[in-house]
Amino acid sequence: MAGFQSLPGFRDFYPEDFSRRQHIFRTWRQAASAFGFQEYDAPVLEPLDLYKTKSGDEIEAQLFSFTDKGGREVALRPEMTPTVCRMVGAKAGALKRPIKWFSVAEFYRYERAQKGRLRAFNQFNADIFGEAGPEAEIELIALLIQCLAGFGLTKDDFSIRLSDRDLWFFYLEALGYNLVESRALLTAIDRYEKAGDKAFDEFKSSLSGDRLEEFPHKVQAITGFMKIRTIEALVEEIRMFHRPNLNARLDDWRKVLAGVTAMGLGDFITVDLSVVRGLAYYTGFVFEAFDRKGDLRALAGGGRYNDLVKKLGGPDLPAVGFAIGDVTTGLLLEQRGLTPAYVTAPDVYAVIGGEPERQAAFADIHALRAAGFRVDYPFKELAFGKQFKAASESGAKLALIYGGDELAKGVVKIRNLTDRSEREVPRDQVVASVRETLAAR
RNA sequence: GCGGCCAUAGCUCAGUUGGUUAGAGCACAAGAUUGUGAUUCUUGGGGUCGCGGGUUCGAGUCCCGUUGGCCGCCCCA
Repeated sequence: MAGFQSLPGFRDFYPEDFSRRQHIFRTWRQAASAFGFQEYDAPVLEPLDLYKTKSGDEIEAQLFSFTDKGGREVALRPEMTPTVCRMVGAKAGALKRPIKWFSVAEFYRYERAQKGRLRAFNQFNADIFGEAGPEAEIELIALLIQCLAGFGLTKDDFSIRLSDRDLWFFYLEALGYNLVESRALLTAIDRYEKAGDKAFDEFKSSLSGDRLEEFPHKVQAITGFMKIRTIEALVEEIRMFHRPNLNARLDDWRKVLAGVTAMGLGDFITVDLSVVRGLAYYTGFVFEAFDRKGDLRALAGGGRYNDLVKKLGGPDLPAVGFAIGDVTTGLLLEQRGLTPAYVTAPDVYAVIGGEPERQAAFADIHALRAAGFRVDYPFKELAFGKQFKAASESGAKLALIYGGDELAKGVVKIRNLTDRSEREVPRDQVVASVRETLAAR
């Protein structure tokens, strides 16, 4: 069709698409509610500086940003974290700890659309503020697992890769690197999965003399660290260094793994230090949810960001959070055949003889609707045969038949569309009879 | 921001070396059938062949541009 199209990377949600999206949202909300998280929402449009402060000036290239009519530099929200930090920071003194909040919202990023990545997408965000200990990680990782398991996905479908930026910094420090070097190395580590050994080339080119000579050894240690997949191997590796900060991190690792395992979710967790997450504001544990079999990008990601609330002008408040998107989740559900069938069936379909009967039918139709039943009927006068066909196709369980014969007797015929049985009930008992008939099924 | 592939009905697609009025299946609607749902049959609506330009006697078909989609790269909060 000629005319207007939706903008690139934006989606129309036709009823069937909408119902799929609702299924995803509903599952997330159910999980969050079971975990005692409270739902909030916030403006779609925010001051541009909110994002620049958090992520740096370069972020603007990937934002839907513009100057509003009042001359304000604004941006459509690309994520929830700065907003929720602002909200929590503003009222931190009055909020009962731990603060467990979640939201389901739409976000906008000015990027080229790709598989699993659009310009407008929805995310579930969950965050815990005010808890510095690994108890917050346990709670959030368990919630993340439930946000996926709630669809029927199992440990064979996805896993949570757990890593730790602090552990990396302490480890790189133990290898003799300062903070600036460690940051550069983490960037290389982030790329390693895709680029292989070449990921370290840039860092290597900044070295000379002894430091260059010893670098292959260090790379070996670093890539070895990335390949660790069990807590035992991690303990073994770290023991050699005898450093208190490394050992302290290990205590937290044990607590997280023990907690998640005690919840029966141990099989979902993989130790995987190759996960470091792109942006640098994470301060401790980081984790991502991955499709186990497939080629999909990360399903969800999160971690601890203890400095961000303060950086955005709030109090010093520790925080952990994660986000999970609807696009990749939807693709995964599709691949696994876990998309629910689209059903719009009413409970009752009214079959109406003609105009005189229609008035009587309307009275009952509305009484049934007001009583909470889903009721449909044809707008136009149709042959009975057509109406029964329509009733059947609608998926209704019952047909109510308003014919001249029935009304003359003061009754309505209830036809069970499944077993094709029929019975007549008095007009004044229609609601009760429908309730009883539906309950009997 | 860079590169590759693609675009014909609501959907899936066919359309010959460029040649008359662009087709099929599915879906949708009506009828056969004025008190009971299947199947079947008949019929119908729906297309500026994504858009714009060019080549040609003639373009869905060839060329250029553009928009959109898909897939990589960059990035991924």
